Order: sequence, then C-alpha cells, then structure tokens
Amino acid sequence: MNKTKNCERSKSEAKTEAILKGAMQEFLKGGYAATSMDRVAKAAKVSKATVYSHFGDKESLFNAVIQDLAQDKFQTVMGLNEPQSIKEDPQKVLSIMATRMLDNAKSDRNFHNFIRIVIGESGRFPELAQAYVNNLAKPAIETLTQYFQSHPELELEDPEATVRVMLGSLVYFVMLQEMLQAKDSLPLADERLVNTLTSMITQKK
Amino acid sequence: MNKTKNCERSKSEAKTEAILKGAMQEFLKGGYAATSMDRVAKAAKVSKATVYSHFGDKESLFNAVIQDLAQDKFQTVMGLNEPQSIKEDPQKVLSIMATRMLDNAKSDRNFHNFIRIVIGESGRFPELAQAYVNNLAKPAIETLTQYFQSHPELELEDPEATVRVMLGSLVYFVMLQEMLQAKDSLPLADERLVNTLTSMITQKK
DNA sequence: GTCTATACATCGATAGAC
DNA sequence: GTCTATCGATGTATAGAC
Repeated sequence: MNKTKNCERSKSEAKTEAILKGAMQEFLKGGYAATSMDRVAKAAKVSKATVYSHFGDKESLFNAVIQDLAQDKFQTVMGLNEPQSIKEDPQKVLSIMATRMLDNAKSDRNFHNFIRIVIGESGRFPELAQAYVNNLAKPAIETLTQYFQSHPELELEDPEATVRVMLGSLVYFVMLQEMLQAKDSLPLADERLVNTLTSMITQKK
Repeated sequence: MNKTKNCERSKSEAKTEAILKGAMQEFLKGGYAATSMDRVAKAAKVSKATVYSHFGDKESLFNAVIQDLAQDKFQTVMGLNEPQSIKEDPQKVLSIMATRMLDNAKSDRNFHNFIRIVIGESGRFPELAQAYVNNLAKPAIETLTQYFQSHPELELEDPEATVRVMLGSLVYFVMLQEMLQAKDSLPLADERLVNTLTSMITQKK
C-alpha cells in the first residue's frame, strides 16, 4: 500500500493500542476531568510526549476511547439478541431474553463505568452521548422492535413503545441495584421484574 | 439556646447559604473534578478562605451540596403523587400520573444535571448514590407501590415489580430523549410511551 | 469571620536531545 | 518516534492581617 515496512508500522500501532488501552482503563475509573495525562502515560507505559504525539490533545484521546468502547459494547449488545428465534411460546422467549440481558448487564462492571461516563459527561461531550445512542441504544431498540414486529402472535399495538418499556425497565433496574448500590435498601429479585415484565407484554398472568 | 445574638448568627448563616447555592450551581454545571474552589468562591461572592472555613474541604462541600439537592428534589417528587386519588377509572389515573411525571422530568434541566452527577460520581462517592436512593428513588417507589396496593381493582400480581417497570420506563425514556439528546435520532412521542405503559399495567388495549 | 496573599502540588502541553 | 526536562497555568489548602 505504501513504502512503510510492516515492522515499523506495527511498532507504532502497538504503542497506539497500548495508549488507547491505558487511557480506557483510567478514563473508565475516574471520568474525564479527574484523569490526568500523566496517569494515562503511566498506565500505557509510555512517556507523556508519546501520548500527545499519537493523539493531539486530551479531548481527542477521550473521544477516541469512547468511540472504541462503544464499538466493543456494540458487539456485546448485539450478541445477546441472536440465537433465541426458536419456536417456543413468546412468554418463554421473552423471559429468556430479559434474563440474559439482565445477567449480562449486572455482572459487567466495565459496562457500569462506561454508562457512568456517558451519562456523567453527556453535558460537556454531546458527541459522546451520540456515540452511545447510535452504536448501542438505537441498534438494541431497532433489533428488538423488529423481533416484536415479526411475531404478530404477541398482538402488540405499539411494538416500538413496548420495546422502550422493556429496555427502560431493565436498564434502570441495573442502574439502581448495581451502579447506585440500591441492592441492599431496595431489594427485588430479578425474577420478579422479569416475570412481571413478560406478563405485561404478553398480557397473561 | 445560647449566647450568640441572632444578627451575628444570621450573618454567618447567610454566607453559608450563599456558598451552598454557589457551589450547587457550579457542581451541577461541571461535576466534582471539573469544579474548582475558586469558581465556587466567585459564584458565592465570598473569598476562597471563607468557603474553607465554612466547609472543611472540597469533598465535604460537595457532599453537603448533594444532600441539599436530594432534599429539594424530594419535595418535587412527592408533590407529583398527591392529588390524583379521585375516583376515576385506573387507566385514566395512571395516564395522568405518568404524563405528569414525564412532563416534569423532561422540562427540569436542573434535574438532568443532578442525575448526571449522581450517576457519574456514584463510583467515587457511594454516599451520594445512597442519598439519591434513600431520598428519591425509595420514597417514589414506596409511594407508588402503596397506591397500587390500595387499588385491588387493578389486579396486579406483583405491585412492587410493576412500579419498577413503570418508573424505569419513564426515567430511562427521559435519560435517552433529553439528557442524551436521542430526541432527534430516536423520536418517540410521549403519548405512545404513556399509552403503552398504562395499557400494559391495566391489561387493556 | 472574612479577607489578601501565598505555599506547594499537579495540570495540559511542548522543546529539544537522541 | 520516543524520551527527559520543563514551561506557564491552575488546582487545593492555609497563614496572617484586620
């Protein structure tokens, strides 16, 4: 493609990846303002000048990290909605889907920190909020809406709004119980939320 | 109570309140790390030393601000669940309640910034998350649960879980549409969410 | 109690050697 | 390309005059 030898390009790309990984670790831990470029350089095991030579400034690095994270999480989210098109009764399928999403979102601490940053910095970094919406929220909503629309036996009057109810319930539940540590003061078993939700959607007790 | 004259105490308390108000404004705008004590002092129209003499350090001031905010918002949240115990059909009552909550949460930009901070800083300030849970989430959930339990004609199998679905749907909807600016890329009319939600709860189309 | 002035650390970003 | 060394600005916190 060009005259640059592979070994040379690989060396630089390895640094770039190390910086991205180190910055990700630090930004996820402390957010934007509380993370210094010194800490990023230390976590990436390079000098601070190298960080600046690969990414122009702190904001650019932060945006690169978030875009990368949004891509990663996209794979996870999409992977959850695939192999359950088996022909079982809708209530069972919905229950399995909801439980799978819940288990996944509850255990992924990295995901919690990602959400913390997206929400917390969305005021000063609107492009970050957009990355979350376009790469995660929108695909999740559209995929699930398509599933609902392709199953008329559910007799949903407004599939898209129903998807909002389902995802909203699950996401806010994880936010409260896990991220805000309401698990102790506001206990509620996962099954009760999932069962109530699926019953409400399928209109059966 | 003691020998301190009223005028003296009032003077000091006035400063305290000014600092609290100025700090609230700045912390809500930029979060914890991005807000400097210089900006707080300037916003409160006092010297930085005065800020430190009233509140020991930055963390203490931040906690005081959040506790104060949680109390304020408590009044708002509780005020929404009062005067709708009129004897109308449940679907209508639910629809009115949900619409009222939605309108209120959507328009209150101060509330958006509060949520941004609670979520964003919940990792490093767990006591802040607890203040949100105890003063806002818990009262809202319990009040609505009591309402559901006192209306057996709704025939809810699990009132508490139903409340989680309702509040989760509404809160996440506001987060997405308003705070993360998904209004444009993922448009959905408020009425569709409210109608779908109330239909799901009352099991009627 | 409240101020001005300042100590001391750390920040983002860069210059210059190699 | 990557490093060390450093700049100027800004951060938290405090000392001392009034």
